[in-house]
Amino acid sequence: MSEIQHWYLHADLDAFFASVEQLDHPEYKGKPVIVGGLPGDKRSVVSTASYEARVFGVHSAMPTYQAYKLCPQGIFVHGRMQRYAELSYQIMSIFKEYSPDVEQMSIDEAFIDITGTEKLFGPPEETAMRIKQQVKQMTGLTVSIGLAATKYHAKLASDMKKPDGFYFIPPGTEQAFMLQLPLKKVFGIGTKTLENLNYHGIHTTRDVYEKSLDTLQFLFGRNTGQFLYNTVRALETETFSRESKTHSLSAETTFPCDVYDVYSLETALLDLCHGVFFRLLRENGFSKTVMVKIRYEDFTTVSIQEKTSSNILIIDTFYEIAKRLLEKKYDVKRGVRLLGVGLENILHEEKDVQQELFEDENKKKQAVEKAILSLEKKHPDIKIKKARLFEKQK
DNA sequence: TCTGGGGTCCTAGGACCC
DNA sequence: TCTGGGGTCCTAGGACCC
Repeated sequence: MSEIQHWYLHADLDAFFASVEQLDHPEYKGKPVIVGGLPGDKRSVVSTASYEARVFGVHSAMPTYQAYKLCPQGIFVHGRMQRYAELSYQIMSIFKEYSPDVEQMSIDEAFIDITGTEKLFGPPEETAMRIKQQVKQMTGLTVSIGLAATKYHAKLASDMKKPDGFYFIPPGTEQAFMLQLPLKKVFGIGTKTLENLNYHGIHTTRDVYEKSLDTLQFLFGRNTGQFLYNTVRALETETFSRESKTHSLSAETTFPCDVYDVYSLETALLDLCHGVFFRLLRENGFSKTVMVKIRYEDFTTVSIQEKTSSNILIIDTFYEIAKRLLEKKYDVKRGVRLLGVGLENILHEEKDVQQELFEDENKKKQAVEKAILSLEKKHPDIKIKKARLFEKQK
């Protein structure tokens, strides 16, 4: 009655967006490529920097102007999400040749459960190498792979030898691995928790290990304390085993300059509502909860949400609620830097039986919106929007 | 010339009920 | 003449991730 040995791969594409640009523009090869905003773009940040750009200290989430200061000779380009999605799909398909259980985590990474595939593909290490090779051969891109007996450790392993790396954490050595890992590399410890740990004199995973569960929970809260206690001991952290109960859709925009007038905010809000609502229709989702988010000039961020009694079926309703929430929350004296809107607690079946109560008028609008959606599907280049959104364009 | 956009999960505090 | 103690639901804010 031996337990079966689980094997997980975590595959992570190297500097994905920047690598795709180098692939599609051979003249960029070997050069610092910075995907995100262009140097002139106000309030933009770096999405991905190629390894050649990272040498200069450029990294993701860095303001573009700062990246430009560090690396003025860099090749700055806007992202081309469609192209990245296309390649991502191709690569995920390769992964699926090696396992029926591929869990895509984002556009550029996935877990591949290769438990029990030895008879088909050989030892796990060989499978990993074969996948790397096939991705390289079929797309020209490199992928770093981590191999371990749990998803959590496979995830940490894939980060060890980037780019084009492979790293294996043998079963039974997980705790030793954790105890040599720098604190800031621990998945789940971000800037704030790291600061907080340092503040309490904890600078290594070994330091965490030496604290009792009680102490950790007292200092960092029940949950974070338990997580810290478990993670350095390589105990189950459940980081990737929870399946999410709810789903949400949102859109937000940062204005080039702070906005002070309500009319401009409402126009932006309508545009955002439009985008979110059609994404909801596209996935046949239903939601009753509207959220509005405001970031003021000083970066303080507030949000407000409201749950309605029935599903939001047309954009007008969505926008009216969002507008009301904006009015309720918005402090008119302050400049607005960012405005966002979202639909939360999305379900994919109609649970609300009271549906039929909505009137003919709404049925018509709903039909129009579905028609627009199908039109947009056929002709992705045309965008049909409310007249107001065109007002300021000429 | 500070700090994107799209997500998920956790938590503290208040409302409300027994 | 001084106010317990659960439980649950909701909201807003925050941490973290890619």
